[in-house]
Amino acid sequence: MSEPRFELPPQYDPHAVEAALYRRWLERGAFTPGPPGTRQPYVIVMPPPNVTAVLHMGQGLGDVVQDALIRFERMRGRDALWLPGTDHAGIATQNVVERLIAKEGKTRFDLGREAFVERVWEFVRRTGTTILEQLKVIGCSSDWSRTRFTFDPAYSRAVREVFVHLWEEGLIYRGHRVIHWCPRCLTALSDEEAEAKDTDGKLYYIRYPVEGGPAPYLTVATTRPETMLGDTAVAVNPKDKRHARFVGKTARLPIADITIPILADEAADPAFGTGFVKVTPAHDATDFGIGLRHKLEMPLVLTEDGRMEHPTRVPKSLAGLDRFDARTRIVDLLKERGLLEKIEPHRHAVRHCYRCDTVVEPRLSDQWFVKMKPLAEPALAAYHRGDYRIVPERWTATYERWMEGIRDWNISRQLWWGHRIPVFTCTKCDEQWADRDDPAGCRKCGGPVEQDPDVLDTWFSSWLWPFATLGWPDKTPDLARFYPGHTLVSGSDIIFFWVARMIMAGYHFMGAKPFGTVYLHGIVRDTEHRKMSKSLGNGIDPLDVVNRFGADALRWTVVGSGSLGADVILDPNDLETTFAPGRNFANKLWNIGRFILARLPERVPPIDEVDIGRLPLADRWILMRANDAVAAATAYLEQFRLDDAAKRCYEFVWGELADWYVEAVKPRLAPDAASPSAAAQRAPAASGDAAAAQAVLAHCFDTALRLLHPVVPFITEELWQKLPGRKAGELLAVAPWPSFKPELVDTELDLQFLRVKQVVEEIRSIRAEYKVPPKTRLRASITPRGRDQRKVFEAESETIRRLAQLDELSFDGGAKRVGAYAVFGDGSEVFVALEDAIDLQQECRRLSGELTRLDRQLAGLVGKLANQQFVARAPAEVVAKEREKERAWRDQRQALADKLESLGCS
RNA sequence: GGGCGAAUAGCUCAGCGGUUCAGAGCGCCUGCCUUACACGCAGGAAGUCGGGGGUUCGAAUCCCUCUUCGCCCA
Repeated sequence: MSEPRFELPPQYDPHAVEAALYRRWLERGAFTPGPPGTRQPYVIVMPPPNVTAVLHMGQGLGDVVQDALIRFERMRGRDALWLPGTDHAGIATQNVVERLIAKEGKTRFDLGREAFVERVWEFVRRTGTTILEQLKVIGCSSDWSRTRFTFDPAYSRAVREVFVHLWEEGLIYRGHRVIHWCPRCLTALSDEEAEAKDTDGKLYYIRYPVEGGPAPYLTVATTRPETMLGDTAVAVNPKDKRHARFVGKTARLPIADITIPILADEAADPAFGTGFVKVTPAHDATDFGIGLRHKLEMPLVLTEDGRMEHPTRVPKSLAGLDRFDARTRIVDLLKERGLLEKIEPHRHAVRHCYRCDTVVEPRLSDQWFVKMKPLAEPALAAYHRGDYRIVPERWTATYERWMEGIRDWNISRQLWWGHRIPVFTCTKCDEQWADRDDPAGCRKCGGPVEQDPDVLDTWFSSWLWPFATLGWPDKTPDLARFYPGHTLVSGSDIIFFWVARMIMAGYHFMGAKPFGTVYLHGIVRDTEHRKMSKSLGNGIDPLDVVNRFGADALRWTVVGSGSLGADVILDPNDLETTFAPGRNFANKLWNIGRFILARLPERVPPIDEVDIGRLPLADRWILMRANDAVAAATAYLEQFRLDDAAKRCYEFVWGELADWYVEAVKPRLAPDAASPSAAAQRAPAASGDAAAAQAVLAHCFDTALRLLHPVVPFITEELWQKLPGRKAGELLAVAPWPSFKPELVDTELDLQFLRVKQVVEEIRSIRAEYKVPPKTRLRASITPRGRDQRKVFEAESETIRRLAQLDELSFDGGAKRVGAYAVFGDGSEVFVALEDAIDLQQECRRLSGELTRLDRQLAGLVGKLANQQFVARAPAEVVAKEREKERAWRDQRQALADKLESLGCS
């Protein structure tokens, strides 16, 4: 070979290549499925991030997983579609824009609904695709031509269709009940959106005087004393004998100074507090039930934004006070009046708004609900018959239990940003209906109509994602082609919010599952195992990582640091160390490429044209390892075990190709060996000549790049483009996945090369032991055991000499000379001549240490084989294996003992 | 209170019935700038596999229990 085809810098620079490569993929339309054809589709719909969001690590993890899967299937020849998009995210987006206008000193009420919504649209138009652009930076191969937004006109039509459809089926109803209310967002929340957090609170024991009762007062216990102003009863459990005497009497509610009945109700938990339960029907879901059963009044004593207010029950001194200030004040008042018995620390679950973390206030109101049981049942039945599955399987129980105990879904939100609820009411005749189009007047009497002011829960649009994105309710070609999809990758934190609901929607509206497999990945946490979050300041900005180490380093690290479904722990305080694995690997890959590419001629014969049977052992071995890597990586990816796939590729590239084959093959690629005259003297591809080595190297590297591409797309594409024989316009991103060749499997071959490796390692170890200077070349000799051993060692004697730094390698055992010995498991020996460098005592120590270790092992094994139980009960093949092992170890032991004796060690 | 999961080298994690399976990466120690890579090469040290009990011929690997941590649901 004359001049290298090109020069590559010694360090991989991701910035130099990533953006250009991504542009190239886009220009070639590599991410867009081709025209409909015979290829089988493979579809992933991307969990749509919020329009206002910026990429964070958790999302990054999910998207990298999806990208790896979609790239894998694309290379396998599937018609791969990864459908991207964003979610209008009602509460979150409204909050963001409200904060923006707050800077101008305004509230949304100052602007008015229409102007405010237009303001949000303006914001979304300006920044709504930020996160999608960020996904491009990390290499996501989504089909951007199909990008969807849950508030697009077409998508909105689907949402409306679904609402009306459910309405017509009688599955939507107006519910009057206590729901979760966020006093900051000023909207109702679903059960899922009100997250329970264990909180250290207090339990206040309050005395309510009893009028004409068996005692002057009774004591109730509550965690929310301020709600007492809304009490309309005190309840005791009918089975509670302690308090039975009180039932039917009247208590005087302190502060509000009114009388309330004492009644018996099953819902009162006798074990809680004193067994007397204050009943606040408008501010507690359980109490609401009691209120219904006993036809109690249900006064609201809190405003929508959580301040005390009621014309008669809230005294002037408390009116307008925030609920928590009111709590303090009321406790003080009670203390003053001697009505506070005690305060106990109390750990209990407190619901918080999932968007703003404000403590949720239970509140009686009217909301629209969806009856979920009819939707859940078919979806669950389909699950039980294996129509779709969840991995990791351990989520099954959680999913099933939630589906079985499913509760109706509060879908109305008192927001302005969202799909307006298409329910119309005639102000004249009270006719009420849901409509696909905005009616001009009442459908019954023609009178004026009013539309419901509320909007729908955002999740009420995203649960349609797998089909609304494909054009539903129209029967579009995309819908026919890409529904049902295949894999849904999601964080386990939205299994109920989104995943379960999508499944229900799929069966209900499409009559088929939305996807075959749900893959729930873990959560990204810091080293203290805290979920990464903006408020904790423990997040890692994926783009920062990309800037510093490259997208591939980011991808490699998140894929490699967690197995299927496991949480990923990353250290936000030490990005250098955290992302070192990815960066190091990318650099290694780069340099292997640098070496190989510089030594490949313009044309390299494909491996099929090489007579593999006539290649040297090392060549055949590495081809076999490549083949094995193909099988392993393919199998792992099919099982979503991305980390294992990555690790096997890593081992192949670094531990096998670079550490052994490249090192072994260097002399054959040296300039003189590859010169035309030298090559001409040999038959092409017949033995250890350069051409064969080049073909093998090119093939192995090409294979490695293909296998690695799903995980590290940029660097693999960049290097692959430089391989000889590339045709213009070819892309690794759409290149075929390597195929496994069963006929190449040869375990004996693997063992043969393993022996070669072991000899080298043993000699290196001896060199280190005796502190032989690195440049010193030694003489060594091997005494092979077994049938083919000598042939094997001889065939690779050049490799052994080179990698063990020998200037002479013989096979006579180097008898009677002074040096160090090692004995292998099969009894083969290696001798390293050390002349005066040898320290006989040290050598005796070393070898007898070995002998002791072997003796210990052997003793255990002998004991095992002497155990009748073992021989009788263990499978015959296990016993046979152990016997064979015993024989080999005895050989090894004997050889060691002989050596010790010959050295005169006592 | 109910359910699920985790506990393996200093750190992050594999392994989940059969001793050359106690592993990897990062970190650490000792040499090396050996014709691609010091983001590297070579050689090392390092864990009674959370505690206890049990099943089994055999357990990090299965069962029970305790402890600690995390998550979900009430």
